[in-house]
Amino acid sequence: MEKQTVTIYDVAREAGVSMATVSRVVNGNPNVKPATRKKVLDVIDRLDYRPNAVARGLASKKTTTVGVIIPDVTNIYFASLARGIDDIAMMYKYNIILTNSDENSGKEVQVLNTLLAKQVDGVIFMGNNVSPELKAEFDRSRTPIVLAGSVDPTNTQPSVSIDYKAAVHEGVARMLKRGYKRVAFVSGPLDQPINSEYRLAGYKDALADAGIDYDEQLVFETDYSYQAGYDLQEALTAVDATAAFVGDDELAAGVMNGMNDAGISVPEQFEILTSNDTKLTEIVRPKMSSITQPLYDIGAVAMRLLTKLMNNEPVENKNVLLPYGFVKRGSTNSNEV
Amino acid sequence: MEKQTVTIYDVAREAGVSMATVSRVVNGNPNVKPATRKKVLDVIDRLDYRPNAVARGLASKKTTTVGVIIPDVTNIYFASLARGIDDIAMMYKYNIILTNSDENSGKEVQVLNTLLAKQVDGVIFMGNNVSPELKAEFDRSRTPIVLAGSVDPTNTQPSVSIDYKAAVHEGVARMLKRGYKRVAFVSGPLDQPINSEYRLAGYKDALADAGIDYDEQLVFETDYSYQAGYDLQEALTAVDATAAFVGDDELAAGVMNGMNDAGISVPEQFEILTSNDTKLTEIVRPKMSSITQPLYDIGAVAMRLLTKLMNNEPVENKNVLLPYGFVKRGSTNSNEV
DNA sequence: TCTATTATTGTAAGCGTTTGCAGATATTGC
DNA sequence: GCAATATCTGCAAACGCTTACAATAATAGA
Repeated sequence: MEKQTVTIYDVAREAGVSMATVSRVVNGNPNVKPATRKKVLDVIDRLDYRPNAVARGLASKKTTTVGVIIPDVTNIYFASLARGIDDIAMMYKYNIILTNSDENSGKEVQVLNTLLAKQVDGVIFMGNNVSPELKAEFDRSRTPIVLAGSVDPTNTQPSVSIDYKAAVHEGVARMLKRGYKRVAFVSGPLDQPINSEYRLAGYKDALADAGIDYDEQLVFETDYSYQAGYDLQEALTAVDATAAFVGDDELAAGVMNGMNDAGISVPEQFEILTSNDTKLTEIVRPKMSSITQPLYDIGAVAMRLLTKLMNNEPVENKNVLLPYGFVKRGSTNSNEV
Repeated sequence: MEKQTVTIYDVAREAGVSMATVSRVVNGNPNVKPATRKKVLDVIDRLDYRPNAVARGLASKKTTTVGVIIPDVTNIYFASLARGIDDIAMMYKYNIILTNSDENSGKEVQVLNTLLAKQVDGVIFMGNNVSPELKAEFDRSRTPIVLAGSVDPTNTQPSVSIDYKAAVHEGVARMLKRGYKRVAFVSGPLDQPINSEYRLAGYKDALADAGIDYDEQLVFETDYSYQAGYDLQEALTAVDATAAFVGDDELAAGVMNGMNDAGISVPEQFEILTSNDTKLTEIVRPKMSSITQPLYDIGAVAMRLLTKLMNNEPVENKNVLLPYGFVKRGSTNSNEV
């Protein structure tokens, strides 16, 4: 007794109208006489009719779903962006197909293709490295794709992020101004442009401004995990670093705890400035000073931008930079400013 | 010059076969002569043909996508489950439509309906409270729905979780055994069965076992936020609580930091046992002792269970309970065990 | 009252695949 | 060399809905 699914045809028959009319009322088309509309609505209600979105997608060539490629949902930074994305998506009646990529280029390409095969109306990509193959896929796709919290050095893809280079530049400059000479730069993989071409570049700029020579020994390249940061303590003290700019909060929490556990107290003996201002910065002790960035908004704005692109609305600026700032918390000393 | 999408028909024409044959090779149907298969494959490659999943979904009545309802991706506990879900889903060639519900019953019902309208092949629900309305939707749906890390007291819905009641019972018993008389119970909303019918019940059982009277003053009902926990300090000390079992890690971190910041040091003057063993427990200082539960696996097993349900495979046990355990870390004193 | 308009509604052709059935080929056994 | 089987292929009908375009009904103007 498999309950038969009720189709638009059933509704039409019951209501004594054509399916075109039913379709119209379902889609809020105004060209329907109020009386007719009510009649149809009643039948829909009675039959508990639910339009089949797949059929609708086939016929209209719109699925009202967008794909979201995320490195790892478990990473609070990306999860925060994802939340912004989903909220706005919902607001515009879109759903999100979420897939983890682990920043694996092959997987990213593959996932993008299945997303496109599913006819998503658009996609939002989060990831710190747009590989050439991926870039190629982006280019040949007619589906709008926007980057969120990520950068593509070629600046050819719509994106929403902050000015990473300037932010790091300013953040490091502040530490330098406070007298720290040995400020380490610890980040994720340097083959990711966001780390090499933006953050590291900003770091170098700050150094240059302060007239300090760039010392490669102070640059630490690791993965984004807490443990990786934690394990950095020895190496950090070995090169006499007395402060560090860290490219990720979880990573930063790791180096902070690693230092503290080794008896090098933060911030007294070692300052730390982290990058993402996730809630982790508040939970950890001492709390971490950080570059601030509107995480939720990056996602939200990216999604909003995507809606415009999907509707072929004109977009003034395809590469939006949201404002960043700084919060001074416990992992940094309170000298001037 | 809108690039025309290439359809199965184009491939058929080019390859000089019928679309049925193309369909067969695309779907790996073995009834195709190798030579024909190769010919088709070549054309597919040359034309860069990508099957339209929507059309496929309409025709086959399968979308290979499952819906996932999550309270909030930003919550590390649920995000961890989600990761397990997505990995297994991907392994079985499914995609995930992820939507945040904020544990809002109305939103949950609404979201479930749009998911079903999109013809997902199954759904995984995370949330601590299955409202009657939602339950009703579950019941009338022919689409399999499994609960992950969540419980439905009626035990009528397939689910994967741990035995919350037993875990809390044991955890609190351990604290009691160490001599704590005033163990507080702090959790999220008590109108959520997981808190009232499971955790609180376990707490009461432990009390009973130890011959200690249940004191309602020791029960704290809040929301799951860090801040809520942080703000609990005064109330907690007001009732002379000397330890607490907390139902959520972020909440627990809040309680711990609140106490510590108020000069009540954990664990010397106040013990804390938390529930979810997320990475937060390791990042915080002191680290938090916790009930351990296989977060990733709960999601993974739930998804695996769902695949079976979607394929009408027989399932021995529709309500799987995964094992839990305990880790002693810094927020708890190291007395016997 | 009659015609020109405008508001409603119906017709039917897709949308791109899957699939049951039937026809066409190729194999195998004698 | 021929019938009986086993393999391959092609046909064409769905799948459930959207949407030009055509048809019909309602309303307005003269």
